[in-house]
Amino acid sequence: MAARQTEQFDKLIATRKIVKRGDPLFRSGDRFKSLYVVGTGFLKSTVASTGGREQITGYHIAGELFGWDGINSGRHMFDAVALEDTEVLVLPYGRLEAAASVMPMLLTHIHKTMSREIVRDHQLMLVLGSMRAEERLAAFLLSLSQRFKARGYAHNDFNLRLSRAEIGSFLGLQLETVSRAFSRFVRDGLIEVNQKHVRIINAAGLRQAVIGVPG
Amino acid sequence: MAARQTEQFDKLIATRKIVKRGDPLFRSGDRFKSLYVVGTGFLKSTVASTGGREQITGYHIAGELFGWDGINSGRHMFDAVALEDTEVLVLPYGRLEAAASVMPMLLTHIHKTMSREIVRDHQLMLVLGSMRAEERLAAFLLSLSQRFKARGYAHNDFNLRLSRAEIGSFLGLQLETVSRAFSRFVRDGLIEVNQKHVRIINAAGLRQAVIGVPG
DNA sequence: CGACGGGTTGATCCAATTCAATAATCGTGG
DNA sequence: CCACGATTATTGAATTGGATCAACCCGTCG
Repeated sequence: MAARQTEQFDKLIATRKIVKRGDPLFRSGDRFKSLYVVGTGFLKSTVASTGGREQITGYHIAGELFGWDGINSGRHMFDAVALEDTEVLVLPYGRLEAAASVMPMLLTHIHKTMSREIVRDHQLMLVLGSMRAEERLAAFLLSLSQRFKARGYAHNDFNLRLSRAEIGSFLGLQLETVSRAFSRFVRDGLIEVNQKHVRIINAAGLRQAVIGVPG
Repeated sequence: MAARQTEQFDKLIATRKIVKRGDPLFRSGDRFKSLYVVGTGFLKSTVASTGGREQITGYHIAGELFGWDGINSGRHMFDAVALEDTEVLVLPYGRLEAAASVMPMLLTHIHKTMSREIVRDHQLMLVLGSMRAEERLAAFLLSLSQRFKARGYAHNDFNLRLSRAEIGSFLGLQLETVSRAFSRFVRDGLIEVNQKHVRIINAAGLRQAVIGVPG
């Protein structure tokens, strides 16, 4: 399935683009022209607010399609920043829309992808709005694991590519709180941690640490 | 503009549906068949989690299009509940997709609406992830006001149709905290409150209470 | 009229933030 | 390749914002 879709997308790719670790792919306010598929690497999306606050609102791993935020106003509303050297495939939006008109399957696929993003966002709201610190971290680890799995990567032994501060920003916590939650999970034998490398030892235990994650 | 679009949508409407205050339009797990436009009334979307937690993830006022959450999996992922007696226009999704293929403007419109939803969701994440209680409430009031304005309703004198508990659920706060924040704003002369009726007196002051809302 | 749901306000408590000190790791240039 | 400065992570102690527990008010509806 993934292969078929990739094949279809291939025809729509204008260019590939390399983004170096730490560099932005696009910034809030940039003119919106394209959607992107992550080829290799890892990116984060952030919303900034006047007042210096910043919230990480999502991350994008290899194979994922993103960049919807600019369609409405014609300008991007978030920043997308590479967390490691990353290659993205550029899909010019105009070309995509034109193609979608004659390829119903492609249209459906795009809608499904946007729909999935919306569902994921709402699940994150549940995390942000109603969970305590350890529950949030457990939910985050499980969801990350899921997404790696869905894309065919190792799912209980992986590299967070986010710093503690970034995880904190994503989960609405301070970095110290994130660090303490990690320590607790290690102490309880749920995970092993070595800096950014995490191995999930007891997934059931993690799940239990999140009374309330849907699915 | 709104008129033109409404006209286009009219052809796609299968039925109208009345939902009584407190009743669900759809529930998580229901088979996804249609998108909806709010005719008159007001609805909320909620995500529930095993463990009895519930988070309000959005609300929908007259004129707004919603229901994307089911496209991906074919089943709705949230509950949509009427907060007052509500009439919704039912747009069967299959028909919509077919029509969109031959009407590029309609397709663009749909994408823009989904895009706007995603942007709004991310802004709510910023609220949930980084603001303190009073900032959250101020941001909520301003955003509600904006949306009423965008739809042509009075925007500094309106009825919240949400209870304090529901506002709390939306903002990740307890109802007591919401109530206290309201009292504070009244004391500071920013708003007048009479139960669910709110009049914004000092919008600039409210905006200042949210150092950090984008826009 | 009494009961009940929704709202306000006060007192106490606790989880997470903040402040602070230390340790581990990374990256860079010599 | 190593050394050194700069990030990044861990852990502890003190503080605080919001949750929780509780009392009370008000309007509405049977």
